[in-house]
Amino acid sequence: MAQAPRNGPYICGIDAALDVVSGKWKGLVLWELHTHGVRRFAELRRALPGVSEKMLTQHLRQMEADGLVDRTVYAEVPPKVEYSLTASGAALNEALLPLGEWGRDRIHRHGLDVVAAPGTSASTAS
Amino acid sequence: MAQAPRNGPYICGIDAALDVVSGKWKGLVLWELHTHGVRRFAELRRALPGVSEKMLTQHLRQMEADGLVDRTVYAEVPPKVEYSLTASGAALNEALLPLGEWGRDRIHRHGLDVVAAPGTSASTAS
DNA sequence: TGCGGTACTTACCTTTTGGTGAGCAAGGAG
DNA sequence: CTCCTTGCTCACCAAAAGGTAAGTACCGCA
Repeated sequence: MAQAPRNGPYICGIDAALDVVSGKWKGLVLWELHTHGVRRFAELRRALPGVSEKMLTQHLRQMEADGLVDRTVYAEVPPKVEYSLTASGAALNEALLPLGEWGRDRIHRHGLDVVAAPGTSASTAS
Repeated sequence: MAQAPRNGPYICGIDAALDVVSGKWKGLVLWELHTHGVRRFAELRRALPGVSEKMLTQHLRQMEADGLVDRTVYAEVPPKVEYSLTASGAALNEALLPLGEWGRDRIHRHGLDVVAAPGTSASTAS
């Protein structure tokens, strides 16, 4: 994938934002990084139930290209890579909060199932 | 009408909300319905540049099943169907506003292309 | 008579997305 | 010596999403 200019022309801001968060795990990665500040690759993998390494890398790379996350590589003997949110990523997370509330509301109203990730806040309901 | 339980268990509210707005045109449909109140099928189609009838119907049906839009059929000689937002759909739209702002901001910052729908404000016409 | 508009459905195809499992390089545990 | 760990990459597949074109039934317009 090319670095910055990801997708075609957008119709509106929602369009552009949705493009950037679309992906099975991106919202979760954003949330993990938001709640924990800095996370290593394997920590992220363990935090997302069922994610494959390929997808996690792929999403992380896209988010890096989109300027949402910072990636820091330590040239150590066991590889160590740390991910954290950029200002833009943090702002995106803020912008996602109302959406998260709407979703939580919806889950309650419709009695939908919720799966909690091990290591994250077990009670998403509040 | 309980054709609701679309996707598997959610991990958080963002997940549930993203599931409901994921789809190439759903955000736009939401926006059209929000700004115009009531729209007919063909009006929606003309408002979304490049949408196919199949996708529009499909998205509209899903959104109906998800309780986001109301669908009113008039048994008239030329078929007439009107779509409008439900309370839930309107609330979702409200929740999407910050995201839209973030996206608009991003478009400006990165100098991305914007395509205007005929009927909306146009600036970069071809 | 023939076309265009209304709101779809259906069949078929391509593109995109996501998943599986392997391998790599280097070290530590058993 | 072999397995497990870290953070990936690569090849291959399956499923989902989306697009194209046609058909349906009926009407008004020229």
